[in-house]
Amino acid sequence: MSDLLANLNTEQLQAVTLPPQHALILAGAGSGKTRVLTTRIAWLVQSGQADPAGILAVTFTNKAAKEMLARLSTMLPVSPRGMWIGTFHGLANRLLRAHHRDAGLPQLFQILDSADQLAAIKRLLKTLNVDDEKFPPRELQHFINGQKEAGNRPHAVEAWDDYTRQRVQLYQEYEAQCQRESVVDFAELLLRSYELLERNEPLRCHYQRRFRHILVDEFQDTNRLQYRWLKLFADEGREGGGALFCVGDDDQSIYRFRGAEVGNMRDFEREFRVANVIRLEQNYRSHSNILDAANAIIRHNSNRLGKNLWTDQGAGEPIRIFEAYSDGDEARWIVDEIQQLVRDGALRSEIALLYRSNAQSRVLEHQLFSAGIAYRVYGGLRFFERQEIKHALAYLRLIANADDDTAFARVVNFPTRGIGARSLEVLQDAARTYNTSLYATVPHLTGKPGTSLAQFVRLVEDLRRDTAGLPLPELVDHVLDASGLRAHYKAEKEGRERLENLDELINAAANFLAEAQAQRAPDEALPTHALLADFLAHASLEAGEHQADQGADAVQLMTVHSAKGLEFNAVFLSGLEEGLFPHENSTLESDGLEEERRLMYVAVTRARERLYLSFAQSRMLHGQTRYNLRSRFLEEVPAGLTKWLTPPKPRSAAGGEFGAMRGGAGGGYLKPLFAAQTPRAPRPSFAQLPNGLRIGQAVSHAKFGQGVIVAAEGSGNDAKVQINFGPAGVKWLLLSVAKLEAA
DNA sequence: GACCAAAGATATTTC
DNA sequence: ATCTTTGGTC
Repeated sequence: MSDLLANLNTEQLQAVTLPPQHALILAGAGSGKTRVLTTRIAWLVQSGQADPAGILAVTFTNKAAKEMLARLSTMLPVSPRGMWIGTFHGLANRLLRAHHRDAGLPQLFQILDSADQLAAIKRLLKTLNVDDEKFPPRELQHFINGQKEAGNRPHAVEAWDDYTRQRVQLYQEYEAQCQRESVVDFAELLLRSYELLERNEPLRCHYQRRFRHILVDEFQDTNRLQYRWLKLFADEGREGGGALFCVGDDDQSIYRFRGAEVGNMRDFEREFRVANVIRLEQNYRSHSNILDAANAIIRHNSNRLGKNLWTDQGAGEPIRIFEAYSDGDEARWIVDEIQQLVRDGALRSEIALLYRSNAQSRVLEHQLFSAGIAYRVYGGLRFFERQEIKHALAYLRLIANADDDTAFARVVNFPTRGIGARSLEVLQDAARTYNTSLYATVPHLTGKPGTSLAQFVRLVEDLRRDTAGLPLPELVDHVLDASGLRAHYKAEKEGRERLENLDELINAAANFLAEAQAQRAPDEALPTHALLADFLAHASLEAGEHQADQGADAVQLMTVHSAKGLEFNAVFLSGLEEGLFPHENSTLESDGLEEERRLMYVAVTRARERLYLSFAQSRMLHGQTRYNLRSRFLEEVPAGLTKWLTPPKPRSAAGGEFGAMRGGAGGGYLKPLFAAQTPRAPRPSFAQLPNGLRIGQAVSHAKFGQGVIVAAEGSGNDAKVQINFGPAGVKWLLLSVAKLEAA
């Protein structure tokens, strides 16, 4: 036990050993948040204050849940198995499986991921003959999820206008469709399990008595429904219930777009009259230059709960800043720098390349690939989201639950078996008439479309029969063959990688089976199709955190969002340009800029020793070259903490003089702007610009302020230039009229 | 109904 | 740039 508490600082120790009352731990980046959480659990169990079965711990990512489990098993002599540790969605799923009858669901209900949900909505609109231009599926999806996260069933939505009333109508239809098909989307997992406990008092009391300690990680990212969900288990003064131990950092709240409410922290403090608020302010991760920069940046935000991070690790190295001509130059420079770091003995896996949006990874990947540096990209298209995997899963889903229309529609004609759009339309109409799933409707059909459909139904039934006794991996293997998927991809020219992925799916099934067996008594039988349902839930909830080459020493690429909670010796943060980071869309939302700044704060605090910030004068985005000012966040880093690797210029001067090579050696990757244009698509006939004006040139205008020339046309008196004035907008100006000054 | 080509829409972050 | 939808042809 003394081992457990050794090396904790005063505040950490205080937090870990708090009496079983509600507590809010405001934990800054790198302050040992996860450590406090896990140590608390271990301490509660070890000191006999809590039974493992009395612990409910909630995280946001599967990664975090796994790490917590791993740490606990090294801290505790007993296995942490009796505890409920997982993500909100994972735990909700567990509740619904255990009480599926009370929740009004069949045991083998399926989970729709966002893409499945979108497909289901599109299908719904089609069946109802609703104009999808008037009701864009994505927008409708957002609306439905938003309502669910607010805890609203259709009847509870306040609709003041026709448009909303119609959307509510569609929401209702969507629900009916899901119920008919026995499928549940992400938000539904939470809402359904919330309603289950809220309405079923005996059940609620059971869990309230059981979970004496509810521990929540990343509390600042909870949405309204998740907070209410937690409250169900907690003692709010009247009835019995567990103690809520919430750990969070309001400065790292970066998921507002998905409904996160930082306000939950204040509400929690107030509603539960939390007496124990502890601040963890000592940072053990970063050198003080990095930390000071982060503090300076976040200080520009208002409405913070307030805290001041410090470290005793010394200043460390200055933050390196690099200005590139183009995104390609930026990537080349990053790769050069990485090679230098590796030569100096750095581990590749301790180097992270962070960016604001996934699309930015392409250029970086390209350069890493050419340089032969091992790298690994997180996020983007994940394993279980790949087309071929989704197809395979759809067959598996039909085995587990034939009423899953999303799965049915996905593979009924894939590989093609002569069932086209027309036949499906007939089938959907009939399904609507009989109020049955597509699958169950097939026998009702007569005539020509009936026969090929009936064959498909027979195929699924054969699959179900033939796989009944098989172990999970063999079941998957059989389905890949019998469905014709393997043959289809074998025949396809580009199909090799897809075939490999399908084989990988068998591996994933084998791993899943092994894990499931490890958690059960050796002689306990595992009913194949129940296990299959578990596997499918796993696929939907985890989407595959690329376990393949996890151990490999590879450079880590990811968005800033997915970097939260991680740390690296060296961090490259690229694309620090206005419009990209902060993202242009963020300026439209209230508090959007502050959220971007929190994101910046998260990015900076990932670095332990070395931090690189870079930006490019021009960047290919959405097929167009754009010229942006460097990010305002760069200006918020105190000059004393930084070292410019390229000559620093005033912010307005995003571009240098035409063709200027930057001074100093090693500038080989710095090409003049025009060379950065791809030879394949040369800009036709650039206008002759006087006075050395050029695309990318920074200029200033008496009325519009600072800007950058982004395009030009015409010549002589008609010569016009297009200038991006940032906040003042993008304007075409006649050179003969406008008074422009090179800035 | 299958298949291919061309036009058209759409591009932030994720459980 | 990329994915999706649409249109035309066999």
